[in-house]
Amino acid sequence: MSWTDERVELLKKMWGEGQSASQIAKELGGVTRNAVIGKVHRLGLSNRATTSTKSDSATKAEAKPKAAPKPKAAAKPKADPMPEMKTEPAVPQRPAATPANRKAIIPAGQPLPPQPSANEISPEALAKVNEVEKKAKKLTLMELTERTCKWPVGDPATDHFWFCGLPVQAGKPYCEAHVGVAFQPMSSRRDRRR
DNA sequence: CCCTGATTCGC
DNA sequence: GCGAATCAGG
Repeated sequence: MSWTDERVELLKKMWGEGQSASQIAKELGGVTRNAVIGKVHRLGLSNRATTSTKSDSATKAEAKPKAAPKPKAAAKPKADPMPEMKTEPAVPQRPAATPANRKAIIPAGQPLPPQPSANEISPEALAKVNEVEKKAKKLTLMELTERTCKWPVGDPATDHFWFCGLPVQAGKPYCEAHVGVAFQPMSSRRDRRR
């Protein structure tokens, strides 16, 4: 496949929308994410980092004696303690039983942990969660790994309980759908009219 | 291990 | 110009 105007246009559009290179590649078809990234760079899009305040001069053009093939074991002089600001524009929300599950609980056990607020989560996000729970792998606690969604479903005191278990993404503890309900944008937290 | 983008360099 | 291989990170 070649980079026709149409394909480039779609590339620009999707990249502008924040789509990942792999998503764009999948959409375009016939190209890999590497191809997409390479094209993005050639087009001059891309960088949204590296102190964009500067316009010219040495950005990172340091001496790079990398003419020779790289031995697998290379020294890594880690000398760049950049203070990392972590401004998460979302308020963590502890997992709560979904309405569908609410009826099944209240077994004969200890009082359940307070459900802070049976929240007003985006209806869409909730719907997505309900969908995804059907496809959940229903893992037990012991089956959870670093890359399985740890969202609990049901009530631990009943047999109706499992962990989502779907693949997590990017270091988060949950799958995409559950991240959606766990981290709500601040904007959607405001008063629900009255 | 999954994913992300960034860079290099032979083609 | 292209993109696989590689690098670097979450």
